[in-house]
Amino acid sequence: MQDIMINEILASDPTKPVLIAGPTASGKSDLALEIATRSGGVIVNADALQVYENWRILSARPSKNDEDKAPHSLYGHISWDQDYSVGEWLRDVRILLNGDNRLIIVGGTGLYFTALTQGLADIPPTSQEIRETANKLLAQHGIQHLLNALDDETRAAIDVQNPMRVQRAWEVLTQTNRSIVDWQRTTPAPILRLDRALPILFDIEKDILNGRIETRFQKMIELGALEEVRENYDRWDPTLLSSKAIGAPELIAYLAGETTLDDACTRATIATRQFAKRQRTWFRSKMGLWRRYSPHAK
RNA sequence: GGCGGGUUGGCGGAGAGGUUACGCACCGGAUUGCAAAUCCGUGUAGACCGGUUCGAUUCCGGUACCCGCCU
Repeated sequence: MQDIMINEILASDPTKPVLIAGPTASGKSDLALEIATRSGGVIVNADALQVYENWRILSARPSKNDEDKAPHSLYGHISWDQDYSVGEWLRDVRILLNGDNRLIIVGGTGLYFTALTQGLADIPPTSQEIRETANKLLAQHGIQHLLNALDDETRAAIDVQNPMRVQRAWEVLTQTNRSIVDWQRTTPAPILRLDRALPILFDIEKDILNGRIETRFQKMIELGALEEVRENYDRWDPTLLSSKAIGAPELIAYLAGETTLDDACTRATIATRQFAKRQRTWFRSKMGLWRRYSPHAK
């Protein structure tokens, strides 16, 4: 099964980028590496946290050894205190797409793949000032306050109970004077149409995946996750995107003496499992046309 | 052996004679720019047996188990 799939990919039209999506701990990076080493191409990261330079172990980024075997892109290229988002990722990928190498895009961030193959509204990035104002307004006056500033159409279109969604709508309107739904209505064509790519979705039985997740965090600890987190201890800022890496807040809490290592591991494992569930939900609902790949099936 | 307290959904943990406590986990879902984020939804649980009552998880009695104190 596995070999058939790989052979098919190796024999496929080399102008088509290979897309590999899948939940954490599914082994998708291994597949990407195998394809890259056997047929060439550059492996491109499609994971929101593997872009961070400071979390090689925690974000399960390819090892230096792996990186020597094939060219890798968009891994660890963002520093710990920088913002990053789908928009920037898309800009990064567009540049690579225009290059000569075949792209093997791998990752677990469903939003990235959806934006890549279905398009993303061309909204200018939110300025730092507006972001901070929004944060402040939300914290001080609550979600309703931001909601009141929106137009009816937007209010009807977004999840008004979700502060993130409401804040985003508010930020877009405030910054561009145009509602987010209006922007979305004029979403440009995707950078890469699905039929111009080879989209593969790792489809792993829940119990099997949970079994792998169960041992995953312990392995990270053995690889030195604790040291990695310790290096970030003094500059720790929980509001940064990079601080959202699963395991980071948990291990920071342990280093701060707020909990035991055992408890930190348990909570990180739970968070990983929950994350995988959300990924599955995304894949199920938005990636129906992707070719399923079940390497662990018996 | 005696006296007292306790026994609530997977776990933690409340109140009330007749509405869903709640939190966590689990499961399902949403999600076009912080997405490893954020949010939404789902639980006939009340140790067991009997009684009182129109109605008991809530009152009464007994049984079992647990925890104290006493002999």
